[in-house]
Amino acid sequence: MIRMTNQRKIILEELKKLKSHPTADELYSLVRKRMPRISLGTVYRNLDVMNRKGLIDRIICGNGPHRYDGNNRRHYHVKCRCCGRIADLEISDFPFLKMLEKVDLPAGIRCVRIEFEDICTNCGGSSGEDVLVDSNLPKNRSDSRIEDLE
Amino acid sequence: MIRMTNQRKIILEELKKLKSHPTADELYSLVRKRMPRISLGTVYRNLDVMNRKGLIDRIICGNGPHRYDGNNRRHYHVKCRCCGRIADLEISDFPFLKMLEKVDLPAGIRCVRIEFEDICTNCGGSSGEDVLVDSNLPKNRSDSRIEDLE
DNA sequence: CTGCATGCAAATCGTTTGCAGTTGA
DNA sequence: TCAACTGCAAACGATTTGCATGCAG
Repeated sequence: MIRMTNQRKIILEELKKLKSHPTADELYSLVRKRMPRISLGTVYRNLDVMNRKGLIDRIICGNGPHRYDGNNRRHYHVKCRCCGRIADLEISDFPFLKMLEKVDLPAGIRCVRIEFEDICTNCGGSSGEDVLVDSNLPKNRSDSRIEDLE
Repeated sequence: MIRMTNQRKIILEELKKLKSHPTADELYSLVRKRMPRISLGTVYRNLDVMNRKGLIDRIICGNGPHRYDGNNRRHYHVKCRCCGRIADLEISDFPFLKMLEKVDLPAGIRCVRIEFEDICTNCGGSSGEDVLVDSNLPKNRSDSRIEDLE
């Protein structure tokens, strides 16, 4: 059904090799080591096809480039607010998550997109503070930007 | 503290006039009617500043351009999966939302970003079906794309 | 007066697309 | 065989930026 070209195979292999969630461009760099003449366009096209076929998953980041995940197991992600990098969510049994499994959404909403955020150690996150729920318009709570103005 | 230039004032006024959630470009068109020589760059710069200052809110859409909201009242949004347009969430007392008010996030997560989705009537949504929770990696549930391949 | 804000245009970034040649089922 | 795929390069849409000038405090 899905035609396994050499480039597609290599892209998939490289992605599955990783525990991280690379951008198209990061993956491009990796793949080029094994297949120097591959084009970035081909990487984008293949990531798109494989995402639609369900072989991999595109993670749509708030801003910044999309990221990709070759892991088939159902799991959640935590995104670094600062650098946009994504890690698998290790904790998996806190109340909020349990609740998600049995959400009852009213008519007029067909999906809730959930994105957990933190600041990774690389970016200087202390972790565990400033806990908040941000629904894209949380007045009187902190904004999703880290840097302060002036 | 925040310098109220003419362009800033007009941008803010036009945004607050709306019940919808325009993109920078849509707002630019509106503002230009009152101030024809304003530049798109100025609109972007001012939206950014006012967002950081908390005068307005930037709504980061999955993909597609950012949208802006001049409404100060705390509220939630529903995004159309198809056209990306955003509406205020009218229903406000279903269990999921109540739960959000008192979420207890474990250390290592400082924010949950919530984005409700539907397909607007304009785009042909029937509404109320296909209810799902999509955490950016929902295996065996429908993908966020509408169109099918081939 | 002074520094932040502006208009303008060019630049950037991530991603998509047109095209002519290639390849895997 | 032949549609699907490729490399390449140009196009794209959204946003940002450099610069010389303008204006609010």
